Amino acid sequence: MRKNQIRINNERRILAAAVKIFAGYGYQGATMRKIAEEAGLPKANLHYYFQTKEQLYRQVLDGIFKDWLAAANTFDECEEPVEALRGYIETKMDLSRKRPLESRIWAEEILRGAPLIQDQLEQTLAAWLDTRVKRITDWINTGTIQAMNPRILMYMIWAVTQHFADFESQIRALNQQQNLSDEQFAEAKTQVVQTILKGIGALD
Amino acid sequence: MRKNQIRINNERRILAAAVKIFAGYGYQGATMRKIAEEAGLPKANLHYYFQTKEQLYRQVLDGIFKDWLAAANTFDECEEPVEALRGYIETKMDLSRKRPLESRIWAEEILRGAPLIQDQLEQTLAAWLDTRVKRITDWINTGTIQAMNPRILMYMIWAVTQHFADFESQIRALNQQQNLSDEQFAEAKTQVVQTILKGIGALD
DNA sequence: ATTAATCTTGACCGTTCGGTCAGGTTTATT
DNA sequence: AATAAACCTGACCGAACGGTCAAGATTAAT
Repeated sequence: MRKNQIRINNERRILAAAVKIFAGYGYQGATMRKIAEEAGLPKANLHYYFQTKEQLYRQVLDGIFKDWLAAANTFDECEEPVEALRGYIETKMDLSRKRPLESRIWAEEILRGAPLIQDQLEQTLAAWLDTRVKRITDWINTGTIQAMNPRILMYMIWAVTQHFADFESQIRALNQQQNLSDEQFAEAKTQVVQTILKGIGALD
Repeated sequence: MRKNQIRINNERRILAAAVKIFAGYGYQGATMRKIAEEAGLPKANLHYYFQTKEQLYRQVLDGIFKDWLAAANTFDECEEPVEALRGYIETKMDLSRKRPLESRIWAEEILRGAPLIQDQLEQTLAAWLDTRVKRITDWINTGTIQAMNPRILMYMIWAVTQHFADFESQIRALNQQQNLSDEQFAEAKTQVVQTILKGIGALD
């Protein structure tokens, strides 16, 4: 029972507009009027496809959460700790570069106390993290990498990689009002990977 | 020409309430009604001391910015790179622990594109950063620490230290719905310091 | 004691918000 | 061709927003 093409197209348009507006203004600052304008549709039409602003916002968050988890593929596919962590950090950095709006929406939701995604954090994300923590613990126990608290390592990776999306406007202000160029971002990516891997004793 | 005691007291009460409400709801989500209620004053009284919501918000941001810069004292007072960086990271971690609300207000402002503090970022913070970058560059040139991009190092330090305040609700959800205990936070602080210092080749 | 300055506040205002709805139009089904 | 289902939208609604104001109460200055 596939959806009509009209519905598919309009839902996609509205969601794309919603990402832009929610990222630019926050949940409270975003208005259905602005989203409608961005999508090029009358406001009442948004309410035909998404009953309420909150439901529209929830669907945006769901999409972000899926990308978030999918970024772990590299981590899971590699046997070696160095390659697994390097791949994961690089994937998260690339995600920050390519989809900064989504990262900012996620950050704002967490900042506000995660009122709408607390369940997902406590269930899905907690289980996701437990699995990766076990892998890292195995590496530690076999002496492949040095002892540490794997959770704190993951927090550090999240913090640093997402910072380049979430604090983009601050970085821009400190970089002659220019966004990081591709070369600058590549340098940042390399240094982040090197610092963290070396920091946990996985290099040299 | 010192201000009347009544004015001093009420401005302080209102600012303290504003910090709580702005941190909990964001700029748009915060309302003068909520702030007034938190302060235990009628709404009209807020407008007597602070003409507009934006002016109140600006004063809150100013206070945060000053704390932000003051945290660098340790960095400036130490000659040795290891002690300077360790002191700065620890001070920033302590600030995240003791004043998470302020950190979140700052983060939300940056997230929204820093509409009200762009000047301060481009002027004061940029100059502040330049000074510290020069010190780090000196250390690199004298071979005290390894070569790297000092700006990216500072971004990493900011990202990781502020993450513990800004993403507190996520960390709580991943820690059996409990905020980090003092012991857990102390462990995080140690690991953050160790990872970064070792990561830039300043340890071992 | 009188005046001036400061402080306090309930009631009110225009605007914008998320959301609704009736009635028309287009698309799919038979 | 006829009917049903899906889609579209201008006009409207109650609620909540930031902000104003006049009139009274309190404090400071003389």
